[in-house]
Amino acid sequence: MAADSPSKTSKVESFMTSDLSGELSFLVARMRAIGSTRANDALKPLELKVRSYSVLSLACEKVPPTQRDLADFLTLDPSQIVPLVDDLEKRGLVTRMASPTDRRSKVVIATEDGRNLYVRARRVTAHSEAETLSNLNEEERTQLRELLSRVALRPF
Amino acid sequence: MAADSPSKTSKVESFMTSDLSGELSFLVARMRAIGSTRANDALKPLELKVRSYSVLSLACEKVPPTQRDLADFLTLDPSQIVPLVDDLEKRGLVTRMASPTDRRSKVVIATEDGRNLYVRARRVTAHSEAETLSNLNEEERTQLRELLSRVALRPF
DNA sequence: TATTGTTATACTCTATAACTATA
DNA sequence: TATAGTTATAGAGTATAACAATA
Repeated sequence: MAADSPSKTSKVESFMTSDLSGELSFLVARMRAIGSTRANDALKPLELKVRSYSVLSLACEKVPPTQRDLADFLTLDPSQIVPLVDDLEKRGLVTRMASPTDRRSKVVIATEDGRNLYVRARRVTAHSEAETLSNLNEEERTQLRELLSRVALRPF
Repeated sequence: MAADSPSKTSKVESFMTSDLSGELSFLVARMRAIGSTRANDALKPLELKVRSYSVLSLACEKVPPTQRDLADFLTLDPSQIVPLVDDLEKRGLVTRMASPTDRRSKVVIATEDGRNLYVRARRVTAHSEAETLSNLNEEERTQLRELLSRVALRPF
């Protein structure tokens, strides 16, 4: 994004009191532009993006997800999950295991290499997140995460 | 997005306690998927999207923006602003005015029609936002907006 | 020289429909 | 008949470079 390389501080302040600045969809869009650009940059050395990192993270859970679970939880179409898992699988970070109970489903589960990479990646995203939230103190960060969870983390 | 038509409530809950659920980039991505899908749907009868609505909104401000201002504030590339303003201008909702002080710049200013449409659109987005935030009480909504502003509304 | 708006281009992301194999 | 994964494809969104006009 060419718009934000050299910190265009100037006019942003002029519109901080605009009607738009109070609107959720705008704030979330801007927050996402800031946060996911930073997170993707930080993850680049590990050859991960927020998307693939999210898949890897869920594949590390005790009860690993099916591809359908991944699609639902990440609010992606099932067809978008395929190339994400393909990539991680080619790199030996996850494997597709046929579900014992339903042979249509494939459970995506992290390998040992995948788990090791995840540990490193998690440190990276934590650091990137801390930078994004640098204006907020610890209590405010918790509060923001809690409020976002209440809104975003529910079936829709 | 096919993933969210019939409310896949099932496994979302299973992963609500996952590591990922605590991560900002994931929460923001999910929040945006929910909120901007809903806002875009709500704006569709007015033939607006969150993007074009945002441009129209800023064009209604007392001190209207140049295209460069729009790019900076909306975190879009200047080349993405062009077709957005083109569309609104063709529909008679905004006009490009050459800046008196800098003839390179074009100020984007809403017409009377544009202002009237904006008033209607603002009601629509307010209602859509209320639906998105239905889990939160009034105090929590203010709190969330305030925290998001502190993070998102700053030059980067 | 640097910046604004613009065009062109390539790339990623998103959405839809259809197919297969299972249930 | 319905669902999980997959493939293909078209559309929207994003990023980059280059150009003309102006500063």
